[in-house]
Amino acid sequence: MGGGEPTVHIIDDDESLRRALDGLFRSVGLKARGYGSVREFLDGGIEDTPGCLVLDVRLPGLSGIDFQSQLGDHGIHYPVVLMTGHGDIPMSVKAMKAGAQDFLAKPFRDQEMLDAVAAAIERDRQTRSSEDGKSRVQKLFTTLSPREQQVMMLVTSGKMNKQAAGELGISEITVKIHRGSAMRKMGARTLADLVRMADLLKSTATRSR
Amino acid sequence: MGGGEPTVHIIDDDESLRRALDGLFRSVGLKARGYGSVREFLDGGIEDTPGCLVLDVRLPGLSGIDFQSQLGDHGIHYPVVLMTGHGDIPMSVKAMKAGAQDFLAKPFRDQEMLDAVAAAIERDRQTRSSEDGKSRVQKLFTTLSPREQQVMMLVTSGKMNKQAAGELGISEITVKIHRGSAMRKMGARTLADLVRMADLLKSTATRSR
DNA sequence: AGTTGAACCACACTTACGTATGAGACCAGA
DNA sequence: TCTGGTCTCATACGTAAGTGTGGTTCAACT
Repeated sequence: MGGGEPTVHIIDDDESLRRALDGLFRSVGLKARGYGSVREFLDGGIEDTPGCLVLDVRLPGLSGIDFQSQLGDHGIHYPVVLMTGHGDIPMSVKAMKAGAQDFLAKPFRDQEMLDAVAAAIERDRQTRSSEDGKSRVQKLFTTLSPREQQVMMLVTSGKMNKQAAGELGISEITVKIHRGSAMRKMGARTLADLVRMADLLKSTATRSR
Repeated sequence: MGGGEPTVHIIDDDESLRRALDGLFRSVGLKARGYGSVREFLDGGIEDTPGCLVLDVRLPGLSGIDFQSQLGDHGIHYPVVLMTGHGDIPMSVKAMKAGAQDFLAKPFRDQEMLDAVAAAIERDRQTRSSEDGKSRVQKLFTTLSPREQQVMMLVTSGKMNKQAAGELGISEITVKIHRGSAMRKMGARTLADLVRMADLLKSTATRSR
């Protein structure tokens, strides 16, 4: 899941520019793929491989900036490098506030683009490795039975077994059993591990997506 | 510590602009203070009150952008709103990447500035409340004796008392004593609390500043 | 010289944790 | 119908945690 070499996805309606960028990225050993429009990119089927997006601000159908803000809705979390031929400061500021990795005004030097893309890919790598840990824990959590999940949340919030038992209206011994199997299923060797996993779960549950 | 109403610190060598901004901020009930240069601001003595900075990119002595990147060295963590009369896209992108709250090209509308400053102050408020928790825990941690600190880190990493004892070359009973006083001094009612405090300490210790 | 705080340890006791054994009830899917 | 998972509980045993009492040593400060 999510393996492979990083790929740069270039979306621009100007085919000559696409080819030039494609060549540029390949010249430094990066995989690259070009698309003439957002539609074409989305239809291409998103593989879950590391990489980043390089977008023109002005695109047929949908602007690069609008698309950038909608990425989340499409389940895409690639860092974005924006390019523009006719941009202004407010536009660049808006894009950066929206979380763009970089914003390049044409004409730009090859090296600027390569630096931006390298940083974007590195950021994606970081995001992925931390997301991997979270989703691993989340996946494990779903394998717990409802009771086990409840008990896990109670004990990691500092409740003693007997307190958790009281809250759930069951006996302490039953809590111990659920607690034990929760630990085993989550792969937590100690309570400290379990607390950290629970915090991870809470942090992702609260996050706005 | 850190109380009071938020203050907008305006640094610009153009006094007429300073006065205009000062009036603008006061008109919406914000405290404001003007400075003709970075020097003047720094010499003014930094009070630890909530607020933000409004800087011109071009300043006598030191540019606003350079100053922004040095804020940390001065122990200042205010969000920064940058203004410029002669800016370009690369400059704005650089500023945003450096963590600026906003970047306004002159001329801007009053409302744009007010929105930017309001967002900056809100961000400062958030940062402060989370930093308060951290520094509270850090302060408590320093009240622990060296042994108590060591024991706390060991037990929160999942070690049993006897394992911690082994690592420290002391007896288990002594570990229990240190552990107990660490809990009491840190104000942790349960091990789960202590684990979270320890994680907070680790996260701030690792952070580059 | 006296006090204080830190670190160390032993003995003893209570409480909590963790697991094993055994068992009954329920429900859904093969 | 039988199997398997979930949830429930009791009894029991061994281990770990947490606290209290009492005591020693050492360095630092008064």
